[in-house]
Amino acid sequence: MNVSDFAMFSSLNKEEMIRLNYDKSSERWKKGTLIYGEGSRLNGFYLISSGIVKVFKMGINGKEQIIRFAKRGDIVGYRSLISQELACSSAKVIDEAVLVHIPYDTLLFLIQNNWRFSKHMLELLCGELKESNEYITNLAQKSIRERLAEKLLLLKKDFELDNQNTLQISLSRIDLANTVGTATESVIRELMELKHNNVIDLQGRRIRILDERSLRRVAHL
Amino acid sequence: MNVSDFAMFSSLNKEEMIRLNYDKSSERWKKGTLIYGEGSRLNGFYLISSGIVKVFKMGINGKEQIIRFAKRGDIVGYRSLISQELACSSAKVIDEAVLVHIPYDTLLFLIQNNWRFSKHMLELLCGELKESNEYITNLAQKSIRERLAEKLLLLKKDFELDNQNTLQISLSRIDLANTVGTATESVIRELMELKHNNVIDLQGRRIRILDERSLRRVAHL
DNA sequence: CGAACTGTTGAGAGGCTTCAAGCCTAGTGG
DNA sequence: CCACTAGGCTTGAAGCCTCTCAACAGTTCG
Repeated sequence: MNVSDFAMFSSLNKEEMIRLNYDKSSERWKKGTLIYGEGSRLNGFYLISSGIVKVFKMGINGKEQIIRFAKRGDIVGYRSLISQELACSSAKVIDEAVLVHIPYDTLLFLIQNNWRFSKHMLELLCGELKESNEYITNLAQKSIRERLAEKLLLLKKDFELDNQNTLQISLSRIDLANTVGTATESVIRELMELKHNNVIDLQGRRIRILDERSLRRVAHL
Repeated sequence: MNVSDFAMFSSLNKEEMIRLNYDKSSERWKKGTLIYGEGSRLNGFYLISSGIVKVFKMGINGKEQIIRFAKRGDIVGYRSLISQELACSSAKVIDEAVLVHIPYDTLLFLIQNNWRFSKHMLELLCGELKESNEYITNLAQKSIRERLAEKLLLLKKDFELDNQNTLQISLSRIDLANTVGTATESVIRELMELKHNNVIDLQGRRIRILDERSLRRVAHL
């Protein structure tokens, strides 16, 4: 596991890279494992080397609201770390993952010594904030169907399709519902609707995108 | 107008402060003026010295989704500036304001030369991201009534009450609806409901909070 | 193999939006 | 200075979207 492969560390010089490699630690995590929970104190953040992680918040009646899915190259747990407060979200492995743990002191060291790294972090946060704000607008103004269609397109962008146009992320209906922000039953009904209109095809958790143009139209994009 | 009053510049040394003071420019903005619009290119960000600014995105049918209200000490326009992309939100004055414009080059200079400033910016972004994520959970899971109650409490935290418990921000019903993420009529009905239950009192746009405990209960906090 | 969880479908209820109509307020122009 | 207009505010009614509850089939895993 060599961290120099990752874009977020591309600005580090040799010395910084040596320190990072010394401080970090990699570990394999099984599907379903909680990486950290709301209210816990983190002593570092996690870089995802492989696998998929969901970041979510607990809402009413223990219903999860999924904030984002993180994949290779993404980091999780850095928000509360930088703020030096307790985690206000949880992270769970949904696809067997290898995570690189990077201690707080190392993060601080990099921020203090390498402005390019800081700028990278700033840009990363700005990107996340942009997506969050867009999602707020969608939640407030779009119907379930529109949101689902848009989310499928976003998942396509982030996780891509295989050669049969199948989304390369496997989500339970429950997780999909908690991403779109609706009830499981509603997401199922809308998926069926899209299937009957030949926009997508379903085989269990495999979602094939048959007609991206239609999907885009449904999403109002 | 002396920028050294503001927390976000507390880490600057004398030399940096001189440069900042040289580069910046203050201006008075009338109520209703658009500071920047979605899709525009910014060449700096704005620090709010006085007044109130709303940051919003255009959604379906030109319906605004208000992301946040910014007041003295807050900054707007920095997200797209740091990302060096076109603005993906708009900002409009809703209470006569004095804004300090700080050019991109100055921002970059500070990021490159003062890690404490960068850290400040990182923490600021983390705070905004946290609020955005909490709002996503609320939008997805709470009713209009709950969201309205919570928003009133948040407005109280940010803009405080006068000695008669009146919220020190004057919002149109439309803006309030676009903040909560609902129709104007709905927000009016819920406000009336709260008034009839003696939780709040209304006199035009003035909102008096009579029973914060009840409000907190309604908001499920 | 059973338990626990996920997925699916139907029915009913209710929260919220939309439309419509009227009132009120503030700002404008004659 | 006042009528006028545009936009904000309010209320009612109708109807749809979405949630919840319930029941059951399918699946996974110890």
